Amino acid sequence: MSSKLDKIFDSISGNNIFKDKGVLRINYTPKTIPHRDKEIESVASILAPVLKGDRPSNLFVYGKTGTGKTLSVQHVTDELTKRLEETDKTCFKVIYINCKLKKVADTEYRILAEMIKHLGGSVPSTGLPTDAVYSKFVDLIDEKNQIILIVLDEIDQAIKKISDSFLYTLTRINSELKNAQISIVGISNSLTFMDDLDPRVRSSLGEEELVFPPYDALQLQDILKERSDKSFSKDVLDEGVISKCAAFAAREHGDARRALDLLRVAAELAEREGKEKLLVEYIDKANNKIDRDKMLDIIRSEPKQFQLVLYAIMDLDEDNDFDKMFTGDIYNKYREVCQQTKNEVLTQRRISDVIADFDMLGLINARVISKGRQGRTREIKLMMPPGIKQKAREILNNSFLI
DNA sequence: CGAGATTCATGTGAAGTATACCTTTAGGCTTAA
DNA sequence: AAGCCTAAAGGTATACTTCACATGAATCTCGTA
Repeated sequence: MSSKLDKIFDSISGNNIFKDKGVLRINYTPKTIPHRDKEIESVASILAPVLKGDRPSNLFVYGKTGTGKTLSVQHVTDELTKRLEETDKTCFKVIYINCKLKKVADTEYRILAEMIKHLGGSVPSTGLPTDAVYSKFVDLIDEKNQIILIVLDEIDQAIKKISDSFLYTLTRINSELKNAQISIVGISNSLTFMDDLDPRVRSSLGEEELVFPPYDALQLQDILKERSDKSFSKDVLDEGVISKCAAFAAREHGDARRALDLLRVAAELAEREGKEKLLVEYIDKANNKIDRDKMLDIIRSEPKQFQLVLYAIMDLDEDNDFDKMFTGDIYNKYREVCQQTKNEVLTQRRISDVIADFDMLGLINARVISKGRQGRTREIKLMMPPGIKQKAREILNNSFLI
């Protein structure tokens, strides 16, 4: 028994594949960002007025996922902070908020609360009027002469739920400030996001705009090479591993994050199996695993009622050969499931919203259709790859039984 | 046969409710002078 | 009298419900060719 364990421990603590795994993690910030020189320069020149103590223009950054938007902005702001710490002339702070995180920053109140937390204040999770939180935020900023840069990552996600009046107030905040000044950097995955905004918001938020084009396969290879040199021991990578990773990711609109994830997960798989070398075949495995894990994570973190609905959908999907279902069917099944598991039953109105939420998450594909005399409904298709259904079911079962 | 009316099942918006939590306020108790 | 604690009052955000109306194509109706 112990020899078995030893083997496992050895394979992990032994210095076979990874030299420094952290380099491949998503939150790792590399010193150099290849193929983004132009973009970084633009960001830097837009934000540079900070150095003179002036408020930089609001900036809006577009680009698909994994095109280095967040990274570039962070890089520039880091450098700015570093620089200003040395000279210590003006006080400069960056507040970075990822608006996509459910339950953290998906309402106006919560975003404000999150920003206050970044500034060292604290806000209760509920109970305060939003105006109060808002003025607390203003007070906190305004207490000294400083420039605050608010980076709102993936705002397109947030604005789907919150009205854009929040952004309007935010852009107008400067007129209420006596000492401090703020600038907003919005980062969005959707290129059309701006079109749906109130024109007033659009003009003030989009003082400067920047588009990040996707990486092509060659550029992805460069990025991967650079990182893999740092993270892997010598000669671990098999021929063609890098180009295959790059090719996979290039297919997904040049997503560098994806490429790095692929490499890391593939290496982890190889390591777990005690291999010395990272073979090409692991990339395929990693590709499946990443999709799986992402989806399972979403499922796991969903609230109970959402999980019940998902369970109903999966059940229905299994029973029926035709893969399309309708809201009514799901609601009936959901009610059954609730009764069996002694859970409260929510109204159809609510379930309708839940289903719409799942659609946004990409767990299902729903579209509103009219079936003529049979009324209007959503036509729903489960979007889970077959490999993970069993696992998903386990997760759901476990969380109900508690 | 075809144009318009009807119909169905649910989408969707608005307003209301329950819950959990917050601040303020008033009263009561303790303490120190 | 001042200071501190507690409980009630009054307020909010969020998740959900209730109510009411909107939708849009298959189907029905009925006048017309």
